[in-house]
Amino acid sequence: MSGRRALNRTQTQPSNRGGPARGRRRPTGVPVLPDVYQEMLRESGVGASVAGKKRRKVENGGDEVIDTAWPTALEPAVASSSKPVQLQREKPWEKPELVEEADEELDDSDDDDNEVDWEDVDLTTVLEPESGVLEVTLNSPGEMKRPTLERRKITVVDQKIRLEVHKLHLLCLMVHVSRRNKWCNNKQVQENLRRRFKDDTLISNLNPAPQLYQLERNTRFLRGLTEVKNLWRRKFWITRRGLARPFWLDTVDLSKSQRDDGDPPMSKGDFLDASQSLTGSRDLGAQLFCALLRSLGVTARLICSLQPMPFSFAQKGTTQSLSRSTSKKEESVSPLPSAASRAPLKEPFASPVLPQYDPRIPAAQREVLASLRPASCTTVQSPSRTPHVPARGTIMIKNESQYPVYWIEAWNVATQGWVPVDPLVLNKVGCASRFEPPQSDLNNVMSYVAAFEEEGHVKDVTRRYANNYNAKTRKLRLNATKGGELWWLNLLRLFERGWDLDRDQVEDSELASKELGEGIPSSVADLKDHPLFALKRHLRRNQVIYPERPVGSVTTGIGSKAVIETVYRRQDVKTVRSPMQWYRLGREIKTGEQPLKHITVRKRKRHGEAGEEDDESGETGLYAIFQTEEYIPPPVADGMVPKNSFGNIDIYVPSMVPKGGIHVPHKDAVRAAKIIGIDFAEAVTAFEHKGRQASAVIKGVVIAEQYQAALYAVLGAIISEKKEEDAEKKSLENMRLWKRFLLGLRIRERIENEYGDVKEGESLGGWGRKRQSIIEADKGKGKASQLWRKSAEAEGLLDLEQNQEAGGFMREDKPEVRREPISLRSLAKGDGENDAGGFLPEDIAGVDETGGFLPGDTDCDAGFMPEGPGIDDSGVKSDDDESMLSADPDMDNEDLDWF
DNA sequence: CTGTGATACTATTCTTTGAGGTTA
DNA sequence: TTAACCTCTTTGAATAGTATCACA
Repeated sequence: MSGRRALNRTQTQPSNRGGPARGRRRPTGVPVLPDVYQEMLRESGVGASVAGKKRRKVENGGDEVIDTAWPTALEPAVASSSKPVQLQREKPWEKPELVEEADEELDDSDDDDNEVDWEDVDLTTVLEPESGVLEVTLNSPGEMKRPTLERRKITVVDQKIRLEVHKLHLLCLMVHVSRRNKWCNNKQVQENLRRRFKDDTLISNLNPAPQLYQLERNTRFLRGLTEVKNLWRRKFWITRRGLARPFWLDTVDLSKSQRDDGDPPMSKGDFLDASQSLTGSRDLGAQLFCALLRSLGVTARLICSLQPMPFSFAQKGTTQSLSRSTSKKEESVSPLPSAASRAPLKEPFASPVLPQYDPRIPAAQREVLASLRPASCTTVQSPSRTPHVPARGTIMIKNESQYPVYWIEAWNVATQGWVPVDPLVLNKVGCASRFEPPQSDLNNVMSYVAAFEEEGHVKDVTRRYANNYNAKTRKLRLNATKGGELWWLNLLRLFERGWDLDRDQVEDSELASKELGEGIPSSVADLKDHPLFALKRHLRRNQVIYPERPVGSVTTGIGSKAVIETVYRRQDVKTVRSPMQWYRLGREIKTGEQPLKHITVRKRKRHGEAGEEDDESGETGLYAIFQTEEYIPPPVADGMVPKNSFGNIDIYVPSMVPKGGIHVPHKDAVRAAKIIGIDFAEAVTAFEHKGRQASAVIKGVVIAEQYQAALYAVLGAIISEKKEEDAEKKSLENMRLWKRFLLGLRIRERIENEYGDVKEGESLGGWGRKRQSIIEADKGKGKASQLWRKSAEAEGLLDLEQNQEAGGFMREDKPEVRREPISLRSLAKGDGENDAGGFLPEDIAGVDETGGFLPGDTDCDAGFMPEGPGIDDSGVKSDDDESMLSADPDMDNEDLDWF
């Protein structure tokens, strides 16, 4: 473990980053991300943690991440300042890193901040020997070249990465669509469109007079929508691919690939141009159609079925399955007819030879492309039926999904409902249920459908379009992951209106009822984790169905093994616990309750009973929460606190404090209670497990209420006494170090006087540089000094410094002057329990805000005190070493191996 | 094509009140 | 002499979750 960590850290050092021979366990045969890529990513101005994550995503197939959402989403300003995008477009094939590679780096993502700190301190000499560690895990170049299809090992980190990428991609897509939606409101864009589609009948149909009957208004509105849809279909030319579902790639060699066209990054100006030329991807077509409707007075939403990178590892859509199906298709499908022959148009607009897209890409290339690019270059043909005739005036881009990614919803005032309109792909007005692509459509997966209103607000309308939202669609969404739903809702919150319009409420209830009306799924897989229904077979060990109210049945098994299983309601699935588990939650079983379930538990061999059988098992009854009530502990009587068999008291939850008693969760409360001589019981609040051994976590004591004031008084005295002692101790220690330090300086001075100038950094080993800094700091010049002054000022230590300058250096000279600021400070900071006086190395290890005075303080590059390692072989406590290195509180001892 | 069940593998959960030596 | 502190160790087994494959 430590070895691996050591490697990780080394890899993230700039010196090793991106080297040609990085350790990896799986061959890739692809070049590694160049240094400049990493650096530019880091420079891109995002915070450390964000940057860290982003970098990893990029390494791990980041091409997809960025490309799908960003290029189309970025305005020129953004695009030009966003280096990842630029880079990506320059050399998109240069980073096919493996997931595992990225994993290893993810491990130390938490340490990024600290690494910066470490680099401030000059530790390079210490690091150098470590670079040899790299060689240990290197594979031979030959091995790297060989593409493997061996079974992937999926680690937790892999999964986390996918999940994070999924989220990031979602975020990008949302911002992207949001931006396009904003452009749809552009006056010039709308004017361009309106000019070409201005038609009084049309406009009056789309905005039927309110005095008409509802039916009539509805009819006219729908007629108007159909007309404008048809018009648009005739006039808009699809010349490019639009957004499509992206894929993860794992083992495909990308070095031979080349970029396909696709919806390019687009500026507002380009958007404006497109509103003139009426050409572009079908996505662009839908966006402009939205602008058109808005310009004609219709309340229109831009709808996008977001296509984020999937977070699951399911085979469908992975490279393997893709290339397999691709190659299969490749044989049977002869080169497709050119767009021209396919759409023989006699319209005046007909010029369907598309310079941007050559349908006759060689098969080999196509396969690579299929796995390379998310949307724009997948050449897998959708195996679904092809019911949709290419629009007149539009051209079907080969192998694009038969279902739209973008479309429009128009608000029908007459019926108070949103009407979906897709002019270019489905050619439909209404029929929300027809917008969901079949599961076999590899280029289009419906998981999140977001509706962007004119003002920029967003609604999740997936349930309107997904026909099996609970059974299937949910599982593709963050809803299926832990905490994921919350994340998605949080994201949506950024785009919410903040208050509901009437039409929102109507829509909400419509969506809710659609979800409820979904019915019972017919397959076992769909019933798993279904929010409304449950099967007994999927129950966990600590779950029961109670009461058992069958709501349906499903046939499972095949052929003769078919069995009918009963379907229950999810709300009847209850979590059950043993009496002991309930007790730990502060509840006990009501009298007379019978367990809902029995499970067998293996009884452990207890300590000291060696030789006895340890596989003896017993049955435990489990109870649901409604069978329990709050545990009421026996009250404190006559100042005596009730105790358990261990002589302490269980306080797992606050309600377990007995009546008449009070919990004082302070470490020194025991001592205080003993001093007063009152009865008390130590409070057990949890357990911690070391190996097989569980030991109680004791937090303070429980005493009788009437002694509270007395106890606190004594406690206060103890605390302040302790603080003083601490301060004294720390002060002494500090003095000792100062003395030592000064002694060193004097020796140095003497040597110089007697033997002439000593060259910096030579005869004094590590001392030279530090000493120089110190001298500079002392003089009040130099960067280090400024740094130090700054931190000293922040810590209120300048008084101390002045005292020193006044000559009171040694403790025996002016002990009282030194002591006061230290004590004050440590007292002010202390919180009672683990107060950090902030002067000694051990404090630095644990507390961030400690003052900058001693070795190991990363704020003070000047190295104000003698450095521990290498210099100090006697005086400084030996664990100084460790304290310094452990400036990061999260860093465990394993990290020390790194040094 | 899709769903199912078997299999292989990994991750997570469950457990839930020391002993022995050293130091101050 | 005693109390406080430190170190030692590490244990599976059951369960849950995921991917993959063959097959109906």
